[in-house]
Formats: sequence, structure tokens, C-alpha cells
Amino acid sequence: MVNSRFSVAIHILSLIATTSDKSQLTSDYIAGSVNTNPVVVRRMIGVLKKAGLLTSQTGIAGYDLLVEPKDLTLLAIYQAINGPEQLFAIHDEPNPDCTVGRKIQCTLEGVYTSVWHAMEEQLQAQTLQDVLDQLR
Amino acid sequence: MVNSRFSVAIHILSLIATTSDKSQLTSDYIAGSVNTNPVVVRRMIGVLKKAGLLTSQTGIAGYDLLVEPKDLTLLAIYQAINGPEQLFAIHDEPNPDCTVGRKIQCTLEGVYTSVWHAMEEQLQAQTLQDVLDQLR
DNA sequence: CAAACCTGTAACTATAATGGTTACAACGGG
DNA sequence: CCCGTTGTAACCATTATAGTTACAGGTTTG
Repeated sequence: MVNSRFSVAIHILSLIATTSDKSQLTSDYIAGSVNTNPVVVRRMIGVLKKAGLLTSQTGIAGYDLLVEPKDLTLLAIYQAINGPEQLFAIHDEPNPDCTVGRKIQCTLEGVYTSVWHAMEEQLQAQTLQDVLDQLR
Repeated sequence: MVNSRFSVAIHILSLIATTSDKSQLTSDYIAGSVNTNPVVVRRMIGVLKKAGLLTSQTGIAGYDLLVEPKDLTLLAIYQAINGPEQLFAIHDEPNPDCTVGRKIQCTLEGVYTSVWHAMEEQLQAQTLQDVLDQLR
């Protein structure tokens, strides 16, 4: 199972998008909604900030989205967190003296690429706004 | 990143499907091709056996597929290993007193279900035979 | 200015997953 | 019987994950 960071990120971004009173929107408050630690929240927000999805200012409560929810795809969020990392791991150094071992890595990469493309399409098709609509 | 078990399973099944001399096909030999430990191989084979993909007999070298490579989808292999497990984790117990927290789990499940379906289709569309063809 | 907030980040910890390893019981074939 | 094999339990090392403490530095308010 993949870790829960993607879930936490979507939760955080949803809160930022829907909370009108910015002074209320502290890492402590967000942590209370997500049910985790404020530092975990700030750490995740740091990642999303680096990816250009939001801004914040040291010392001041509140965060601002830099992308409209309707323009923020789940794929963009996913990539902000995981980078270009492969989804499935391939075992290291299979035996090159074996017909299977020699070509298995390359073959699996092809398989995983097609699987990943299918996921990508789904993530691209859904935006933060879609999530917000379902949270109503 | 997801663990490498799926990759290892496909590798093992490919070897079983392509090795004609069964007395050669020991867990030790397979481990040599995969580049891992014989026990890791036997452990994985135990899982695949429980799922009904192959047979073996204590004390005798060799394994036999119970499903023709052309009928063995990568989805079947994936499910043999991972069961019905969700792909993405969702964080526990978000705050029910919060509009977002209250409905985020349900919403994310919907999102992940659509993503998983897309993956499923890709895995269903490819068989072990397709993999074997690419290993040539 | 001082106190009370906040963010940003480093560092440490506990827990769990993963894969490798040793060990051994049980089986089969020469 | 003897040797090689499968099937498993048990243990270990490594790593990822998330939680936590601590603190530097910014902001606001009285």
C-alpha cells in the first residue's frame, strides 16, 4: 500500500480552499482536522509550497492557493509529492546469463509505464474543485 | 513506491513457463535468476500456489503452471499477491466536527476507486504470454 | 519593547514493512 | 540410507513513515 501523504495533501488543500477566515487556518488547526501533528502538516505544506501550489509567510497564520481549485488536477498534487518516481519497484540485478533475467527489467518497465499512464489519465481528469464539490 | 513483489512474481512465473527441464527448476535456480534468496522465492511461490496459479510437490524439484500463460492476466497475478488491498492509504480518523474532515475519507475512496479501475483495466489487458513474447 | 502568537526546519524516536538469512521438519528418488 | 528438494517458522538488518521535541526567526498586539 502506498503511504497516506497524497490523502493528507488533498485534505490540506481542501481546507485551504474552503476556509475563508485565514487567521483560523494555522498548522495547528489543520492538524486537528487531519488528525496528525502540526509539524507533519507544515512539512507537507513545505513540499506543496516548493511545487508552487500555495504560498505562506513565516510568522503569519494562513495559506493561499496559487492555483484555482478548478485548475489544480490531482495529478499535479500527486507529482508535487512524489516527483517522477516509479509506482512499482523492480528487483535489482536479475541474472544477465538467463533469458528471462536479461530482459525482465525492460519488459516490466513497459508494463508499468502503461499502467501508470492509465492512472495518470484518471488523476489528470479530476481537480481539487471536483473534490470540493463532493465534500459539500 | 510499491514493493518489488509483483516484479518478482512475474519473473518467477516467466521462468516456470519457459523452462522445459523441470528438474532444473529449483527455488535455488530461480533465486539465481531473480537475484535473491531461495527462501524468498519459495515464500512467493507459496502465495501464488495458494492463489491457485501453480502447483508443486514437497521434495520434488519443479513447478507447474495451472493456468495457461495466455489466460493468466497480470491482474490475476497482482491480486494473488496483494489481495483486495487498496492502493492508496487514507489517514485515520479525520475530525468529524470539520466539514472537510467529515467527508474526506468517503470522497477519497471514490477518487482512488476510479484510479484503481483504470489500473485494473491495464493489468487485465496484459497476460503472462504478452510478457513472454517480450522476453524473446 | 515584551509577550504571545505564528512558520520553517532540524533532529530524534517508535513502529512497521520489506527482504534477506538461518534453521529445520518433511518428502522423494536413487 | 543419503542427498537434494520443498515448506515454514523465526530472526535480523535496513528502510520508510509518521509522530514528536526543540528552537530559530518572523509578526502582531498590548
